[in-house]
Amino acid sequence: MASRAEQRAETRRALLAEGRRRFARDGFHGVVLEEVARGAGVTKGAAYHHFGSKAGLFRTVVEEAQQEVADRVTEAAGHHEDPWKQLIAGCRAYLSAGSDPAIQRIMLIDAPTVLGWNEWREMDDASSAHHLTEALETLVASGVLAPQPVEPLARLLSGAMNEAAVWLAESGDPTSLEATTTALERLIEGLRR
Amino acid sequence: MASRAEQRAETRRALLAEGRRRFARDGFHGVVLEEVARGAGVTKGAAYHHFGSKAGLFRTVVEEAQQEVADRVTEAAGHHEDPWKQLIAGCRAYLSAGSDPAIQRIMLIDAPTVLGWNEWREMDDASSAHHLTEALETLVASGVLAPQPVEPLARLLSGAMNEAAVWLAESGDPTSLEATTTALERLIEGLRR
DNA sequence: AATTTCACATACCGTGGGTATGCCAACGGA
DNA sequence: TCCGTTGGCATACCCACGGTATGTGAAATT
Repeated sequence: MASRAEQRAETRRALLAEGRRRFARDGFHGVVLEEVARGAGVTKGAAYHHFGSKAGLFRTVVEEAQQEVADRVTEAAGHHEDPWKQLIAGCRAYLSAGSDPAIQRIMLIDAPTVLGWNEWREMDDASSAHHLTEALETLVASGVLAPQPVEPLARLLSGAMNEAAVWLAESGDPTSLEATTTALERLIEGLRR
Repeated sequence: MASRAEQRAETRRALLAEGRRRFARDGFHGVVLEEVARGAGVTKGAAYHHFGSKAGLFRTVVEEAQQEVADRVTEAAGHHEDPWKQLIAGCRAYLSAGSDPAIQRIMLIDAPTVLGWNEWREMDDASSAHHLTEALETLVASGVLAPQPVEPLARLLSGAMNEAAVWLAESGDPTSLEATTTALERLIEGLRR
């Protein structure tokens, strides 16, 4: 038989995977925890043992998803040296990642209500929004952007991209991604001096 | 005794008022429909008779709130003749209205999850977002803004303002409203040619 | 080999949204 | 003014589902 640690890890993995699939498909309140457990080959007891509550499982799924998005953004930005190009590439990657229906249903629609807006914001800050602020600060420091408070601007841009991501996923039109990216770049471009 | 139509209208009014108070304070899922009814001086039966479901009551509350916000935006824009000033004034009014905690909890946090993002978007379009698109089209037509697809831009700005509104209400800092408005104006200003 | 630990399974409870039905006062025609 | 009808609710009930308390057996520890 497998060791206990292995078994535990495997159960946790299975619960997270099945939870993610269902949360993405049916939304938090459309998901029945017992069915998630059955899909993972265990019972509710296992889920409560690992995550404490339905919201606890959901929180972990959100953390995973946010981490993936942050990775994609960082990776895209890493392909460039110029901070300006890094910003644009990062925004592109964020929009592209967010237009995955699974990602956006979980991260952008349900998460704020289920976890509370404050906790959601902290998690968002800790992953991708933080990078955005940093990028903007670099650009202000190097004089590419006019001196200005960065925080409000970062929140505006973050909100713009979040909403755009949901809109893209919902519209389904693949050409919209280009149009939205272009509009976003135009917006940021306007800040240059 | 009051006529049936009057009584009906009064019950409906009371349910909506109490529902709005509670939805704003406790969030959709924190609200118990029976308590809403009790607060309105009736029972659950009345609520189901009028609105069909808890979500139905919530939907009507959202419609009311959106209408109020739209009115405030239209009123603010009406004080100006210049389309550009109208846009700025409208955005200001929207941010200001959205920073009311009751408005934003209902309209911006719970509504997308409870009603579904698509329905929420349609309602938003029908009220305030529609005005934004119109204003932008006017500005493009008159040459103040560079020719460009207006729809993606409107969604970006709409999302930016929605997130900013929640952020403002949550932060509680009154000077943030100024900072955010300034940042937003700078963003739009950058689109001028 | 005995004991402890712990990762789950099982059985159960309470809350709350939704529904089916009953009641009684307002309406509307004769 | 009587009487049937309508409809705006109240009452009683159902049951899905999140959460909890407790049991169990195999792995880990001694």
